[in-house]
Amino acid sequence: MGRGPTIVDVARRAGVSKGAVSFALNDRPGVAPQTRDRILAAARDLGWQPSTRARALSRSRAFAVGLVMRRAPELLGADPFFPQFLAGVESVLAERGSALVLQVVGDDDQAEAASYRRLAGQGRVDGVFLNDMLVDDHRFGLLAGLGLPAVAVGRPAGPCPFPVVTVDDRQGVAGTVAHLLGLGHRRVGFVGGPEGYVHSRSRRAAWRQTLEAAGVAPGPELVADFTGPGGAAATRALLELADPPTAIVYANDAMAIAGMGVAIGLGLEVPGDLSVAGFDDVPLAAHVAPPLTTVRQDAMAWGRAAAEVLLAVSEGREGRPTADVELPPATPVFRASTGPPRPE
Amino acid sequence: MGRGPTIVDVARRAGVSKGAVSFALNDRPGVAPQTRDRILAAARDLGWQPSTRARALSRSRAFAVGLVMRRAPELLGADPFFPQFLAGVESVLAERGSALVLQVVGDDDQAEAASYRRLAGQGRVDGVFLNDMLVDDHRFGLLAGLGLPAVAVGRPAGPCPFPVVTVDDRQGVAGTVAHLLGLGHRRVGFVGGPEGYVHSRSRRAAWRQTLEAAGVAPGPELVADFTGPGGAAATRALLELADPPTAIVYANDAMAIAGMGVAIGLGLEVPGDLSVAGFDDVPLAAHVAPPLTTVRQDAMAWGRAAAEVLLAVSEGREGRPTADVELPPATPVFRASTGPPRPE
DNA sequence: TTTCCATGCTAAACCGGTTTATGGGATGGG
DNA sequence: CCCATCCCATAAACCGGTTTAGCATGGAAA
Repeated sequence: MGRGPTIVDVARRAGVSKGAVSFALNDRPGVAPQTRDRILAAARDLGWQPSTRARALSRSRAFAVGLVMRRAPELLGADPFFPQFLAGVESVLAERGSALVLQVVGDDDQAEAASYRRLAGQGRVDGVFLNDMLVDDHRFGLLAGLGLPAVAVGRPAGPCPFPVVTVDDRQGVAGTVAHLLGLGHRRVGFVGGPEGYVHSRSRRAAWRQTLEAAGVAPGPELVADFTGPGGAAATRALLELADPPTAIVYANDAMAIAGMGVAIGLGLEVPGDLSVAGFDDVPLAAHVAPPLTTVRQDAMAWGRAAAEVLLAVSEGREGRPTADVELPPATPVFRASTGPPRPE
Repeated sequence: MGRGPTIVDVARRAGVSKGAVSFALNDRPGVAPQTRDRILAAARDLGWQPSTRARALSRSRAFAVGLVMRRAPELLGADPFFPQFLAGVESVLAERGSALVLQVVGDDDQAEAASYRRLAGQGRVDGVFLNDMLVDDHRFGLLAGLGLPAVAVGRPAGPCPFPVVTVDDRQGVAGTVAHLLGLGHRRVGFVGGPEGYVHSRSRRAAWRQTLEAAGVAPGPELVADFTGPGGAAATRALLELADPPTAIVYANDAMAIAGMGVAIGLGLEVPGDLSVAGFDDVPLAAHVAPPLTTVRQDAMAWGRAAAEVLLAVSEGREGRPTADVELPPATPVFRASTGPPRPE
């Protein structure tokens, strides 16, 4: 089984006790420089790496953090945020010696709660990321009860017992809407995400407020589910209205691209007959026809920041609360899917 | 720190030794049914879950498996395979009490090797998934040397020391090409992935062989990089040829959708002037305009099967080799992006 | 009755690190 | 010259499970 060398082998080779090896490795005072070098050399020679299993037990730390993805599997594939966020997280964890434990659960309260309970109860992780913030987030209470440190990825709707790492998505949407207004649009519709999500709310609010601030009545709006089929259905419904919008802002790119597909399928021209804007800047957004106007956020940077904060809070002294982090806001990216409306 | 109850608390409450608790929990013989019930009741009352940290140390097992994603971060986001595969993996791991440790490294040999060395050396995982099989895969030797069990996700090019879980992607591509031939195409081009990948090769071989078997000369082909920009550039190049293809088969959907965008941007009609086919059936494929003909593979099933095999090989007796698994082949999905060529 | 064995449980060793209590040798001050 | 201090290093306890060796007990076989 564990065929690798252990700390005892290193100690023997360096002619010291295993305690000394431990001290040298974690460079604590109380080891003569010369001895320390000898120990490190022995460790290098043997190719020894301390067993995370043993360290985890004796230090009462997991040296790992968790991410529970609650998402229907088919939705997972469409979301570009997730993998990029992970990449950012990993870049920080790797250099700090922590690992990422990933759980994927379906869209199910029970399964999600059980997942957190396992992670905490079995001591698998030192903390967790809370993504996809909900308007009334039941996870806060659960995690607080479990005593599991966490970081909120995104602005919580209410008071939150954990540090928060946010990116303002409203400015991006506002910029897009302002752009459409500047092009001359006066009927700007909106296709949002499910009401339960905080980011669904904030993107919709940004759309509405920008229009109202400009003295333009908000166009028709619908709630969809962030998926292609959902966006397509919503688009069809909006275009069938007696007074259809000349532009539609979507809460994500998947719905926007599908919506564009519907419009084109109906023989409309984009952006001639309908301007379309998304959110996320998925890798394909720049390459569909026409290229999609959208909003870009730096998911990797978000992941890095969240990981920093989570490590701090899970290692840190209980007393000193970790400060929240506000990252640069998401910015609009204007492409050919938005243009002036056809003069009536 | 570890504020939860321990096995000693359970033992005390049930009035037995901690050995007895361990026996009862892992239902081993040698515990009277009545005693067993008493122990389990005590555990339930206290809400005790055995510490994975302690179990990992004493059993010399990590109760976790690893997945090292070697991928440029921006490419990660575009790949629908990855999250769906993860969902499948997780569904199996969760019920077997294992966790998934995810590492993300850039496209860098050194970083990748270091990642595997850490996972193995620190005893973080009991085995790893090997995805994106390479034509000459240096990971085989590395992992064999580390003594780390593994499962190959996809058909290796040469002899492989690990069990293999495959999905035949050639039939899907062959079906697509046959479909194009049936529609009357005689100049069918191909945009492939980097040569190093086995699946790049096999998809290209399927394209070529299907054409040759039908007595049609393979159309022009190019190597791209699986990204949207790469696919767009290759498409532009193919369309600028003196005798451009009437149909292009792409090795994935990202390149196909971007290629379609280029064609439409040039004023061509799809499929009138150019038929386009992809591979993967990303969630958006059905919703772009026109909907994309592609090849679907069941990534979740693949993940499930790979996880089953990996757990078997990492738990299993050394002697008995685990059998390879061949999943149902990928199947073509015909949509509106392919149609008869314009008569000359 | 004695022998034998199966059953049910306990005590203790063990996994491989970390950490605390302790000991020994050199140093320095009085 | 002796004792108080450091400085280094060691032995042993500890983290929380698993596993082995061994000890009662009771019933069946001889």
